[in-house]
Amino acid sequence: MKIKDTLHLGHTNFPMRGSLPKTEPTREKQWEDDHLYEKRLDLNKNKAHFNLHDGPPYANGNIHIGHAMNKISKDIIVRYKNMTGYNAPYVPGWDTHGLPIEQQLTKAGYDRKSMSKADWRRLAHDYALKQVEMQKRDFKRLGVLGEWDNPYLTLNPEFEAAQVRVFGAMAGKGYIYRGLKPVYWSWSSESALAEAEVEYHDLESTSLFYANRVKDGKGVLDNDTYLVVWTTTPFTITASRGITVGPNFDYVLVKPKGQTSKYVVAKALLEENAARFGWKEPEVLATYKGIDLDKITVEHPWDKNITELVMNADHVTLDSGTGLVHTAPGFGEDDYNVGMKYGLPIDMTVDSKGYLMKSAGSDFEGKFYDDVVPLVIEKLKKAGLWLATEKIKHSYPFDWRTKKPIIWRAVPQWFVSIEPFRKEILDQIKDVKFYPDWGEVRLYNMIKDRGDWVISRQRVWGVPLPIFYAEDGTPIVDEKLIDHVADLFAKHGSTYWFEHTAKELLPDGYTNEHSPNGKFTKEEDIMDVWFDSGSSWSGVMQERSYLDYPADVYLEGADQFRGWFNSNIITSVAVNGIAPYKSVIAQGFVFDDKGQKMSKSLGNIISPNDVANQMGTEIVRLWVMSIDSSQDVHVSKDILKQVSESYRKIRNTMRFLLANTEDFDPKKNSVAFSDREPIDKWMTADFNQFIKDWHEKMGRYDFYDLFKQLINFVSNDLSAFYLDVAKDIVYIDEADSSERRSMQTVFYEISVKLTKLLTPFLPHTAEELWENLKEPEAYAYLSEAPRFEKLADADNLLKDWDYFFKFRDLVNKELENAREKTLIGKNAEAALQVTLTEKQMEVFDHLQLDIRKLLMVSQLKETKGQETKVEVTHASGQVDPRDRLYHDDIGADTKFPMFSKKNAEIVEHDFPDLTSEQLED
RNA sequence: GGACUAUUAGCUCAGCUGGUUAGAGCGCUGUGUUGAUAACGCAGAGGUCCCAGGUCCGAGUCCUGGAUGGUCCA
Repeated sequence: MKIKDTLHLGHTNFPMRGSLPKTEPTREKQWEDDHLYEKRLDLNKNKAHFNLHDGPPYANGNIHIGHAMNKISKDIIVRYKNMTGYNAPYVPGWDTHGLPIEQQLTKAGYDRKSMSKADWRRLAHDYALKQVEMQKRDFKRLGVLGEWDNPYLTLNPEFEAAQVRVFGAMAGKGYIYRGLKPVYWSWSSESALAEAEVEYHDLESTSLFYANRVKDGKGVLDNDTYLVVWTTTPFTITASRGITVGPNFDYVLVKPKGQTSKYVVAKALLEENAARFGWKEPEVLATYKGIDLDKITVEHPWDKNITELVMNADHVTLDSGTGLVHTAPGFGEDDYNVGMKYGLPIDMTVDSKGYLMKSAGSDFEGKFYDDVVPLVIEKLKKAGLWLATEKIKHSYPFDWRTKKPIIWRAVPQWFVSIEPFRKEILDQIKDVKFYPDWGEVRLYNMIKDRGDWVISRQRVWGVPLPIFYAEDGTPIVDEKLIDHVADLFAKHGSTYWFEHTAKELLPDGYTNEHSPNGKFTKEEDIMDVWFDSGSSWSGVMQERSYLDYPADVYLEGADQFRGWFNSNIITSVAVNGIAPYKSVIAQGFVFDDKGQKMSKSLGNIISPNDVANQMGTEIVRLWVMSIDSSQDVHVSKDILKQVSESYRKIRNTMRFLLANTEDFDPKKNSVAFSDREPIDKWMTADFNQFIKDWHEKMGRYDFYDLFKQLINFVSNDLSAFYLDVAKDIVYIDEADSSERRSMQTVFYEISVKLTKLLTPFLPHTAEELWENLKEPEAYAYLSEAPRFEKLADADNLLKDWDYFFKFRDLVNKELENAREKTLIGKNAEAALQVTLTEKQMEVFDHLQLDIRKLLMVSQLKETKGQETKVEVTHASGQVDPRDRLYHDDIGADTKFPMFSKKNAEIVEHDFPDLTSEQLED
């Protein structure tokens, strides 16, 4: 038998390295097979509810690190709540309608025009479900627990029905109205396009400069004055209803030599325009600011019945043209915005195929928009208003599929008017708790400033707008009818709308005064997907009996102030007058370590599932814990490497605790707090404080603060001090000595409690630890988180110990000096002569500290003095091969002459039959 | 251009109501151990606190302006 074997070195099956990529999936499967999620909730049946409502990711594409951060953060919170006295279900969701899915179908070679809307929707439906399955698999691989078998999908009939009812309720309150708004319009495919379906190419266009005769100069300009404008889209002059100027720009009133007319152009552009128009020596008669010209009116170039209004807006530039822009609110976004502000009508003069309509005037009716340039010029010349024609080459939007140019064109759209309940929303925002707190200001300002919500989309894959039209074209927006449609959707899904006629969708025997012949049509547009997810408080939280409305918390990226946080509170306040959430957590975005966006071309993409398969999901999770996610965060291979170092530190420290409680039976060997050794009392109190801080920080969702606390605790309190000192007791002492059991009690307590605290963050590792503990629950996750305990005099205890730690720093420095002088190697070779102040003496005595042991030196003498001093010499005597300390009494025991007296006694006690001859080095 | 936000050691982060030589962990360097060993201990070197003004006896911390980055709008 070796001397080493007389020690209690401890063993554990918990390996130093986790082989995480291999073991994690097995564990996840086990959780699923064992219904761990359900079991936990079952334990919490009668507890207070805590609802984190999942914001639905879009069901398209692989998950990225941002998704991982989001889902892991949620899982941490949900798991934590479930372990601290709450019933916290987690229902994951997906956003499954919308344009990107339609685009994917197109990319895959399907042609929307060659099939019915219903068939197209079936393809989209199947595609979405496949994406959901893929993403679900990847989310589960992150260790996230939830109701994966029964997630919420915005395409589910019950969700669609709830959404339609939300719409109905808003309609019932009169918040839904129809208006015109310009969109990208492709005449070649006869449809509206989204930004993503537009590509830009160079195009040569004809630009025109012409004059507008002043009608009412408001005392600033007289009737013989002309405002000079330019346009690159001559056909839109048919719908011109105003002229926009820049409020702070200087405009000059000029009279060219030999002319009686006066013209207004931007001062900065006078020279180039004078040259362009052939004006000779233009005389400047006056200068105005744009704002001075506000609300002056001019005549339409050829339609005397139309008066145009001069308006001010910031989109006007002095790059080119005249500084005055002809404005047709139906033909451009800027035009629309300024037109709305000034209350202009939105007149449309072009049909869906790009041909001018009767509203453009009889001369134009039936002509293709791009063919009317000569006619426009002719009319301008006839009116004496034409000034110049130029060809310009510019970047112009094209239909990505037909490769034909597109135009802006106002089409009928459905809107939610915000104004009637804006104040109510703002009041509700004040009652929501935001993390971080500036979220409140941000959401508040957004709601305060936002315009009405355009909810129609000229698309196919979405929830239909449940609106009918009577024979005379009157839209029928009726809550009762909408509820009827909702019932149909609940039963058949919303594709039903496209498979049936208006008549079939209406209740039997429905009549309307606007349809004397009983004929009806239905709206073909669908709802904005933000209305889908924006109704989730109803479609999920209200729909499912075990969830609550309003939810306790929403957690998403800060972009959702414009998105989901926004749409949810609008619909919720509109219908019920309350915010759908009590608190909101906003997170930043993920960039690489240089602050750059992740992109394929930069090669800096960190895919969560790659990391999971190479390093382990635990590393991703610990990364999430380590970052301040309330701001933008960074991730890279190097950062993850650093995180995995931290992981190893945590893992190894826990492993040490497990190994050294191998022979400890918590039921039989536990030592009560009051009976513990001084150092163990300190450790107990210190860890108890750790638990208190932990819960406080969790309450603020400060994960990164917890991470620091954890690493500091593990590195400093445990590894560098307590466990280091502990070795001389746990290894050396008699197996059942009270000192050793006292320490093991603390070891075991920390292993159990720290494992529990880690479970929300590192669930795989926690469960692996749990298998090596002696606790009754089958899973760490089925246990309850530890609580702060009242310990007698703990605060003073911790304060007093600070005297020792300061003293220890000093000793460590002196020992290091001695080491450098090769006076000693390890601490055990040292003997210390220390001078302590009276205060130190008093505190150390009071705490009953064995300073020699705590400093791990062989010998120590202390004297009292004015100031603290430490002197290091080499220890005297010989080394005891068992505890490796120097002793002056080696050989004192005749039975084991190689040992000191103390070690000989221990061996005799623990191994009564052993003789010295049986021992070897 | 607007709303909100960030910028402290190589990395991840602390620095409360302004007050002595700006901190932690990791990493790095050196070193000790070899009974936590692809582990553990000890020590050390790293910072013009984004820049420029200002207030103050005194500013990383307050004010003003600017630079750079981010999200969402326009």
